[in-house]
Amino acid sequence: MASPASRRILVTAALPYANGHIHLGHLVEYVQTDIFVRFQKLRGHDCIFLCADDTHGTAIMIRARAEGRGEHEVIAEMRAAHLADFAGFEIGFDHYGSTDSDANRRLCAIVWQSLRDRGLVAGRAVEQLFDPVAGVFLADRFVRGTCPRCRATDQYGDACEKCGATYSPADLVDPRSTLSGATPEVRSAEHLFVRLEPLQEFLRGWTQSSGALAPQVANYLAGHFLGEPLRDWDVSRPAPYFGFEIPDAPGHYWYVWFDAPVGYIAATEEWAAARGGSWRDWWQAGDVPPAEIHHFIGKDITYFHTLFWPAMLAAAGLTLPTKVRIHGFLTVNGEKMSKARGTFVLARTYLEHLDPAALRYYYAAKLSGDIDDIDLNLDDFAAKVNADLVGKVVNLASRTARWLEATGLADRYPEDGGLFARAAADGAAIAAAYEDCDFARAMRLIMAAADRANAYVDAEQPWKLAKAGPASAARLRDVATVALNLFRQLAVYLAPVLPRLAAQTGNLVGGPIRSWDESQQPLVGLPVAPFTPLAARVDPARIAALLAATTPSPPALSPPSTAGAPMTTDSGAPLAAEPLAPTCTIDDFSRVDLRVARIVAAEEVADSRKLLKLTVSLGGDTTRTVFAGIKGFHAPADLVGRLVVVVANLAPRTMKFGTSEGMVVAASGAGAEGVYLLSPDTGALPGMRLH
RNA sequence: GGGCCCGUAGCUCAGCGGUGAGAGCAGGGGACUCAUAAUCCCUUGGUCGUAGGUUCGAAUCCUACCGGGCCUACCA
Repeated sequence: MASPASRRILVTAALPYANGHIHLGHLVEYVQTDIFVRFQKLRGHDCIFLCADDTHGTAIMIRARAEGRGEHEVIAEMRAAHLADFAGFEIGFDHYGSTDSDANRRLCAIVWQSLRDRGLVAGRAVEQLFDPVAGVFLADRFVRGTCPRCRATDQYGDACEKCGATYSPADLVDPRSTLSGATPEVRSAEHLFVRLEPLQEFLRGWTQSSGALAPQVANYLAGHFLGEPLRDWDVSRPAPYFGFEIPDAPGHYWYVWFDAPVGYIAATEEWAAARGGSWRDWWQAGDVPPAEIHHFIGKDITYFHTLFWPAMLAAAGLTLPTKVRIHGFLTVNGEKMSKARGTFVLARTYLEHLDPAALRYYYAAKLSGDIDDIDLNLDDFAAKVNADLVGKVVNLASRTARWLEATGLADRYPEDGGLFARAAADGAAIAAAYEDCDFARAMRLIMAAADRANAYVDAEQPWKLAKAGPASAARLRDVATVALNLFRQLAVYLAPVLPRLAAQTGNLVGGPIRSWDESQQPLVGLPVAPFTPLAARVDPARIAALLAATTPSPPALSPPSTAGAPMTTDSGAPLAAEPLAPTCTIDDFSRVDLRVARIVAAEEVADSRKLLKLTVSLGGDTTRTVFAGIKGFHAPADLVGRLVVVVANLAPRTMKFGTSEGMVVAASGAGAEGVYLLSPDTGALPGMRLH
C-alpha cells in the first residue's frame, strides 16, 4: 500500500520486436529497467513496469509468408519465447502486453482521432517500389541493386556501402526485390502523414527545458531536427500490411512505429482494467498525485521517443514522459556483437550455461545512466562477479553464519566500531545513485561497505574465538551477529539487482526483504537457518562453452549433414567387424592426451604409398610434424586449415621419411573403404584436450 | 557530408578547474585459515589519445587532429 509520500511511477522498457529472439544486447535495457523498478518498489513507491511485444510491420508479414503460416501464429510463438527469456533473467514485468491487442487498437484510434481533430493529418501520394510478384510495397532494405554512383553491385536500396552514396531505391541501376527476385516497379500510393511542424514550438520547449532528456540528447535534437522545419511523418502503409487498418481510411494501415509506443498505454490499460482502474489514471493529468512516466530506450530509437511520441501525446492531451532514459549499446570484448565471432549471444543460450544473477550484477556494475556503450568483457565479467559477489558479499555470510545456527543472533546489537551505522548512512547516496540510474556508482559504494565488513571479520578473528571454547562464546556470537547484519544490509542494497540473493538472504535470517528501510536497523534475537551456498562462481570454462554454443558452423568446415539419415538404419557391420577392446579405466584413458589441432600445412610424401606429411598446430607456437596414412583419401590442399584430433603425447617415431611426432585420429577399417578424419564441433580451439 | 558519445595504470572504470592523479581486478611481497583457493595488510604500475590555446593553476574548459562506437527521419 502506497504511503502519502509515495510517488506513482509508470516505467516502460522498449517493446522487443516479434521478429527476433532476446539477446544479451536487449538485456542491458531490460535489466537496467528492472533494477530501476525493483528499487522504486523497495522504496515503497507505487511503481508499475510495463512492456509488450511489438508485433506489426512488413518484416513479420514477410516472415510469416516465408514460413507458410499466419502472422498470429508467428507472433504467438515469439511472445512465448520472449516471456521465457525474460523470466529466466528475473525481469519482473507487472504486465506484458502485445501491440496486436484490442486495447491497442482502441487506443490507437483515440490518439489518431486527436491528431485528426487538430488538423495534423495530411494525405499525399508517395512513389515507392512495388514487387509485382509478392504483391507488396518494398521498404528500402528489401531492394538491392547496382549503385548509381559507383556501380557497386548488390547494394541496399537507400545507400551504397561501397561509396557511401545515398539515394532513393528507384535510382538503383538494376533494382531487384529481395523477396521474389522480381524487378520492382514504381507505383504511387496514398500515404497519411502527421504534420509535425505545427508542433515545432512545443517540441523545442519540451526537448530543451522539460528536464526529460539528458543535455547531449537535447543538443542532438536541437542540432539535428529542430534547426529546420520538421518534415511530416509518414504513418500509414498501404495494404497488404500486417497491422491495424486505420478506421477512417480503409486500405491504409498504421505504420508499426505509430502503434508501437501506443502499446505502452495499451499495456497500462490491460493492467489497470484487471484491477478495476483505467489507463487514464496514469496518462491523463488531473490525478492526485500525478504519475511519473519513465521510458527506458536504446539510443537507436531516440527520435521516435523524443519527437514523434511526445508529439502524439501532446496532440492527444496525454501526460508527457517525465524522463526518457537512453542507454548505449552492448559490445562484447570491445567489439560489436558478432555472429561470426560467437559473441551474438541469445538470452536462452546464456541461461543454458551461466547464472542470470552474474549478468545482472555485471550490467549493474557497468551502467552509469548515460548514453555510452557498455562493454561485456568476458574475462572481466568472470573476475568481477567472482571477486565482488562471491569473494566479498556472499563470503561474508559464508564465513560467519554457521556460528549462529545454534544460538541465533545476539539479543542486543553489539559494538561494531560504527560499521553498520556508516553503511546505513551510505544508504542515501546509494539510493540517489539508483534513482539516477548510476548503478555503477551504487555498486562501488556497496562493495566498499563489503570490504569494510570483511576487514572487520579479519580483525576480530572469530575462528579463534570458536576454538577458545565457552569462555568466548558470547564474544563469538557478537562478532558473527555483526558480520551477518552487515551482510544482510548489503543484500538489501543489492536487492534491486539480485532479487534471488535477497530472497535467499531472507531465508537465512530475518525473513523476506520488503523495504529499503531494512538497511537502516540491525536485526537481533532472531534464529539463523543453516547456511546454503548463495551464489556460484563463474567458471571460465562455462563462458568458453557459451561462446562455442553461439558460434555458427562455417559452411566449409561443417561436418557432413546427417539430415535425412534415420538413425535406425545404421548398419551393425563396422562394430561386428572390429569388436570392442577390453574395458579400460578412466586412468588408462587419461594417459592418452588427445588434443584438437589445426592442420597448417600438408604435402604428399613422394615415396610413400599411404602417407601425407602434415604440420599441425596445437595453438600458439606449438606445432608438430605428423605422418598420417590418409593419402588418396584427402587432397593435401583440402586439409589445410581444418581442425582434427591428434594423439599429442605419443612417443615420436622415426620413419623412413622423417620423425612423426604424433598421430592424427581417424575412423577407418572394418571392411569399409576410406579413412575419415574427426572434426570437433565448431568453437573448439587448437590445444583443447579431449576429456 | 552533418551530428553525438568515448579515448585516464595490463583489464574494467571513477575523478570533470585547485592540496604530489584514484578504485576494483590482474602482477609482486607478507599474514591468516572461519569461508565457494575465499579474506586481510603492504606494494609495482599512468608524459590522463596527440598538438596547440585559455587560466595564477587543466585529466578537468576551448580548437584542431588521430583512433573507436553510434545516429542521420520507410532498418526495427
